[in-house]
Amino acid sequence: MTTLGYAILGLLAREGLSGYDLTQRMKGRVGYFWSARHSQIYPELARLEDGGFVTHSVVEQRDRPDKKVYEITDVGLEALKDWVTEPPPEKPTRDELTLKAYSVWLADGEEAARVFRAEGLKHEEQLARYEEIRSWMEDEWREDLSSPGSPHFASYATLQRGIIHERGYAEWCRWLAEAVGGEISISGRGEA
Amino acid sequence: MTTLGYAILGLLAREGLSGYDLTQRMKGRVGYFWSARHSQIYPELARLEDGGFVTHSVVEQRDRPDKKVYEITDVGLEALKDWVTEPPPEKPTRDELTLKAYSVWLADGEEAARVFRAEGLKHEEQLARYEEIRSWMEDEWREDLSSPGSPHFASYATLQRGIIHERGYAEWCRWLAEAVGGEISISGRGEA
DNA sequence: GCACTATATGTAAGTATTGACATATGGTAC
DNA sequence: GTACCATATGTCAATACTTACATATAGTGC
Repeated sequence: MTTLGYAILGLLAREGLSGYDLTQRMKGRVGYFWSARHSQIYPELARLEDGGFVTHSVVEQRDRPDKKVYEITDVGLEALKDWVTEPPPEKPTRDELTLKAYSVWLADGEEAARVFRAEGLKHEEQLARYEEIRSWMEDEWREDLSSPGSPHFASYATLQRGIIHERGYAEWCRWLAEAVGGEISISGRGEA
Repeated sequence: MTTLGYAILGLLAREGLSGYDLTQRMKGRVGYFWSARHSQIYPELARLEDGGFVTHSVVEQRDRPDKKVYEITDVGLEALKDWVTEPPPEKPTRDELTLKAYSVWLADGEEAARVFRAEGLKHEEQLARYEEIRSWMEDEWREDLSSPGSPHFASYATLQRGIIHERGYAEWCRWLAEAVGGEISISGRGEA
């Protein structure tokens, strides 16, 4: 079973979904840290069904093309549950921006500062979006958030990871931009 | 040019290295966030040489097999410099542990807590190693660390990213382990 | 009617990465 | 001497993922 397979099972364990639905949820990697295109999802669904982890039924629709709604099976649920508590294999972190930082000594300071400031801003914006969702969850799901057996708790946990990630990334970008470029370019301030 | 190509150029911009040397540096992803096996590095070096970004000379050795030492060319240096200040393409973050967290509601709390505590510990250990290196850098490279034009500064910057990453990751693991399992299992303490 | 969009499902070719296979030199331990 | 390890350089098959190609339904705007 591939990691993508477990990602799909993780979504189907909560609700029945079509390949198209799964694709939408995997796009923005909202709430959880995996993503895939539809060209990877459809073949994977076929493999999952082959292995008996999911089943599908065709749902006819009036104003849209028919769809296949996939549901997780008991076998799938069991496999997913077991996978959760298996220690994950070490996979190398690859981060292109950090790799750029490794060669930043070659670049013009101002130009580099612009890049890292811009990236930092993106992460701050993502952080703000995540924090808004967190507030919403804390209002709407209050009781669930102290119940580790609830899917809402698990969604909150992955969001929490996202928040910590974005906060740290933004912090580093700001620090580095400051170190290589100094001066934030606001017209009317700074030298030259 | 691939990202791996720039990773290699980033190392060669600092010193001439053999394919074997590059492999060693790419293994532990020490100090910077990329990794590759020798089976990917050797063909990439050939492509880089084809494109005129690097050259190699054979160095004969007494007690070891001969080696090819690669050096970056002016063309390579220019390409690397330009790449540093190009905004990086958005690549989706894929994190298997966070994906597991998304389905943690299905698992036994104690079992899950063990997994996340163990992962948290790994990140704390990595953090400790990074912090030791940082201390060493701050002692040895004092002046360089305020010069963005120095390669030492760039190494320090990537290490700084590593520290922030590990700190945040460890924090999240501890939080989640606590939330799903409570109780740290020290014999003589806790219920059951 | 025509262009465009969202929904819906697929396939195929190419790139990136991993894991296994393959070979050679020269040192150390037994 | 032979087994094993570090050094050193490669290839190849398989997997994971992306990008592009391909098709169909039905609604909206012009």
